[in-house]
Amino acid sequence: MNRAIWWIRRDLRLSDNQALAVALVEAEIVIPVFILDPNSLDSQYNSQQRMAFLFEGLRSLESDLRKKGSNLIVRKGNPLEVLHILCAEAEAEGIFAEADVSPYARQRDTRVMRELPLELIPGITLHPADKLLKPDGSPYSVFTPFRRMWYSLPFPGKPLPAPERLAPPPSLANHGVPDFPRYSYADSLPVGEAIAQSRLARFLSSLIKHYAEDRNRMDLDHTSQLSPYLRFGMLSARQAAWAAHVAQAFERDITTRQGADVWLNELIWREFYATILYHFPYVRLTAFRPKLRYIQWFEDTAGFDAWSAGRSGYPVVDAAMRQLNETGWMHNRARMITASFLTKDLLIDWRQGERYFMQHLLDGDPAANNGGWQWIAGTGTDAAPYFRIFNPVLQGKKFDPHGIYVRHWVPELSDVPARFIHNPWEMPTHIQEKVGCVIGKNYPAPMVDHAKARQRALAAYREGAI
DNA sequence: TTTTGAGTTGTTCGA
DNA sequence: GTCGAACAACTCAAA
Repeated sequence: MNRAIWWIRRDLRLSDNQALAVALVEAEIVIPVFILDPNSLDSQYNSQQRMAFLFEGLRSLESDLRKKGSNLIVRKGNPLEVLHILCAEAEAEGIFAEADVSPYARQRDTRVMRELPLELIPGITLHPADKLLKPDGSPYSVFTPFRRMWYSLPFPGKPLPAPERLAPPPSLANHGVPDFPRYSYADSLPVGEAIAQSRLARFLSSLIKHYAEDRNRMDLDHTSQLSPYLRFGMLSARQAAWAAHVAQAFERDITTRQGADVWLNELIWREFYATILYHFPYVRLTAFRPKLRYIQWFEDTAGFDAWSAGRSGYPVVDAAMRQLNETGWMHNRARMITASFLTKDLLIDWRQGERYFMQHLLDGDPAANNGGWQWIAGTGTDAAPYFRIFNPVLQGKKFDPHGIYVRHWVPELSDVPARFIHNPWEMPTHIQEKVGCVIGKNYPAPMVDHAKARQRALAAYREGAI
């Protein structure tokens, strides 16, 4: 065919882009298009800063496309209508896009496919979600067998290089990338494919060595912090997994190999939850496990507000929520601790936490976020047993042993002695006054007593399970 | 079809 | 301080 549209959604990259690669094989002129879809942008699950991250990423992609001789066409509106118009204007005979797994995306794409020549190409995960099945054809719902099967599959090829040159697209009306909202986190999480690739290289050359041992430490920066880039495809899952795969096989240093192993495992979790959402789209609405759909959650607006604002009185929980609110990212261990606190200590519906995370995380991904929340709440696939309730004081002592993470995000506690940093309410009054942290005045008293809250949660889960 | 072994990330209690 | 058991039963995957 002569002209085709490359419909960009969450694959903001030129390297290892299989949808783009197929389009380039099929058509002489490929027109890169992004559609600003009000359904997505105005969703209650969207985040202003994630949207800003996306727009900044589009600007970066636009500049990369121009260097290759092409351009980026941005249009606004219902995707089906926009694509109808664009196909007519550009005389495009085909549309190529990376397949997605979320219920909204699949419904949208199905509608487009009924009327227009849309071809979906895998890429959001290494192995397409509809292919990751048990021998009997049904989907997995337990991680370990899923992983075994994943490992038994051949690695799906090396990542593709970016195309050398692109043919200039025809002249078309262009809405351009919006200027608002402004992106606020460029210092900690700068945007673009080149940045994503260099961060992957940095992770592989130094941080991955510590990954197996220290990835749970909230006070250390030994995680990859690549999730926002994977979220928008500035880095492909295959590029990430390929790097881990190569390190596993050829790296001499054993701790680096172990790090690669553990990190690849995390990437397989990402594949697992994408597959779960694909096969069980109802998990966005209700518990994966039917037996846990009847837990009596509290309607506790004040409690939810204290949790979300980082005013729970538990230092680790507050540090984590403030990290999220101030940077759009949260350490993985901290996600588990805060989620456990909301669902178990406060007995607030996991869906409220899921939505809050989606409203604030730059990497907010429907599949991974839902999978994580349901896992913590005990309602999900292969979920934590209901009696597995995180103790925020112990978690703090284990994974932020010196209180560095807490002090960084909760400055009220910066002068609290190390032995009280995770339980400041136990400080004798004279010390509270001396270090300028009077509980109830400078820093909140714990909003619940964890030991009692734990008993309450155990009872509620016992009663709620049918 | 039936059976068997296993299942990300924790905590508390009592010996 | 350290260790193992209990916390519950269930469902899944695979033989």
